[in-house]
Amino acid sequence: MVVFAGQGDARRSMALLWRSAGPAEESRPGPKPGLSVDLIVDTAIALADAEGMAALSMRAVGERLGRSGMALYTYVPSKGELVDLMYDRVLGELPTGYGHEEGWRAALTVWARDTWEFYLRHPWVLQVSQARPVLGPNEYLSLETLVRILRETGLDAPRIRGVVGTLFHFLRGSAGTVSEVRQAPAATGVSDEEWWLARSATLLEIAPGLTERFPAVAWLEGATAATSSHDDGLPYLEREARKSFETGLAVLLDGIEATVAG
Amino acid sequence: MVVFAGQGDARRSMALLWRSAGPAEESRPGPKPGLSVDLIVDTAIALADAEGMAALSMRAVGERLGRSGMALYTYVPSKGELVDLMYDRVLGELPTGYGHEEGWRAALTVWARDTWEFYLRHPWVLQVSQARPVLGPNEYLSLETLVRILRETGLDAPRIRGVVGTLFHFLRGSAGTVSEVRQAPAATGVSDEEWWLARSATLLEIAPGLTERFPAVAWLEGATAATSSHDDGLPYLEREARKSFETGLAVLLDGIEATVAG
DNA sequence: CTGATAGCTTTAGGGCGTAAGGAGACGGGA
DNA sequence: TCCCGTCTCCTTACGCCCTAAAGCTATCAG
Repeated sequence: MVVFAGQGDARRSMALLWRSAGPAEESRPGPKPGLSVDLIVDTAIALADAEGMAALSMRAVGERLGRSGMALYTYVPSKGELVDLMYDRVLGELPTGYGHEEGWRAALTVWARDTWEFYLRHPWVLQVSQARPVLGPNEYLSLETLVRILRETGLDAPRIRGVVGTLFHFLRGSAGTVSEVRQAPAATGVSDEEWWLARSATLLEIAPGLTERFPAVAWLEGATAATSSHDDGLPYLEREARKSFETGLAVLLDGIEATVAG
Repeated sequence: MVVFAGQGDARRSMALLWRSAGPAEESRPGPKPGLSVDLIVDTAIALADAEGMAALSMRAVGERLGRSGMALYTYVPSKGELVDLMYDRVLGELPTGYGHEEGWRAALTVWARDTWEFYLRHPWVLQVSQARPVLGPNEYLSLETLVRILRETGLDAPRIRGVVGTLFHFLRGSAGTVSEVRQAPAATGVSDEEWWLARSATLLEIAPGLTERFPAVAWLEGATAATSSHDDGLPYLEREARKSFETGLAVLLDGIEATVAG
C-alpha cells in the first residue's frame, strides 16, 4: 500500500507543516480543544510504529486518544494530510551534522547507516508515497544534510541529483526488504524459516528440474547458503538482507568515487 | 499500498503458479467453467495497467468479466494469490537473452533500461510486496537472466547477491518515482506543473528564508532548473526523474566496475 | 442572558475482502 | 430415465475503511 498524501488546498497543508509552535492562541468562543495537531500526529506515529501502516486508521488513532475517529477532522483535513504530517515530523529524528574532516566517503557511510536504521525504526515511512515531495521543514532539512555531504565530492548539480536519488532508492529498497521480511511473519502467523521451508519443499515437488532450468540462480543460492553463518540468531532472510545492504552500499560508494575521479 | 501476497497452503499456491498449460481436462459433473485462472489473471492485469493497483478489487475484476466479485473465488483462493499470479505472469514479458559479446556492462545497461521500461508499463508491479519471493517460474527466470549477466563480472556470490539487490532497489525506486509522478496528477485532478507551482508559491509565502535555511538545497535546485530543457514536452518532474535514472545507473555501473577491479 | 461558534458525536453512504448459504446446471451411476 | 453429487455462480451479510452531514453541548463575546 502506497499511501498517497492529501491535496487539500496547498495553503492549509503548508500552514500545518510549517506552523510555528504556537501563534498567540487568542481566546475564541466554543469549547477548549481537548486535542492538538501535535498530539494527534505523535499518537498516529506511535500507532504506525507499533502496528504498521495497515493498522493506521482514523478510528484507531481516535480511539487511542479516547475520541471518535471523526474528532480528528477538527484538527486535520484528511488522513492524507495526517500522513504528511507524520512523515515530516518523524524525519526530524534524523541526525543533521556530518563533519567532513574525514572526507565525504566516511560521512556518507555513517549517513547511510543512520538513515537505514531510521527506516527500520519507522518502517511505515517506506509506504509513504514519494510521488511528490511533501515539502515540509524536516524533509528540506534531511535533504540539506545529504546534499551538504555530497557537495564535498565536487560533482556538478545534475550528477548530485542523480546520486541523491540513487542513494534514497537504495536505502528505501534495502530497508524495505528487511522491514517487510520482519512484518510479514507477524501478519501471517508463520515464521520466516517455516514459510521458507514449506515453500521450497513444495517447490521441489511441484516444479522439478529447477536446478537445470535455472542454473545461475541455483549457483547463487548454493554459494550463498554455504557461506551463511547461523550464529547471530537473525532469521535467514534478514541476515541476508543486511549483508546485501553492506555490499550494495560499498558498490554505490565505489561508483560515486569513480564518478568523482571522472 | 504494499499489497501482501496470499499465504494459503503452500501447495495450492505453488500449483497455481507452476501449473502447466492444461492437465488433460477430465470431464466432471457440474456446469462448465465460464472463466479460467488465465482469463482472470489477464483481466486483472489489464485493469491494474489501466487504473492502477488501487482500482484492483475483486468486484471490479468480476465486473469486467460479467460476473460478481465472488465468482472469482472459485478459481483463486484470495486476492493475495491473484496478485501473486498477476506478478509472475507479467514478469514473463521481460526479455531473457542478453548476449555477452559486448561485455557485461553493455548487457547490464540494456537490461536495466528494459526493466525500467517494463516497470513503467506495469507500475502496479512496484506495489507488490517484496517481502518474500513469490517463487513463480517467471520470477526465477528473470532472476536467472540477471545473474547470468552478472556472472560475467567474475564477482563472488555474496557480492553478486548485493549487486542484484542494489540494482532491483534502484530500478524499482527510480521507476516508482516516475510512475507515481505520472499517476498522482490523474488521481488528484491537478497537473504536475500546476501542483508544483501552487505549492512552491505558497511555500515561499508561508516559510520565508528558505534559501538561507537550506543553502545546499537551494543551490541544487537552482543549478538543476538552470540546466533543465523544456523542449521535450515531458512534465518537469518526469524529465528530472529520467535524467536521475541515467545518472544513477552510470554511477552504479561504475561502482560494479570498481568492485570488479577491486 | 443571548447568540454564535468550535469540539465532538452519531448517523449514513459508498468503498473494500470474503464467509456462508442457496440456486441451478451438468455428468454419471442406478 | 431419473436422481444425486458436484460444481459454478449468485445473493446476502459482516466488519472494516474514509469522510460528509447534521446535531448536541460547552463556552465565550457582546
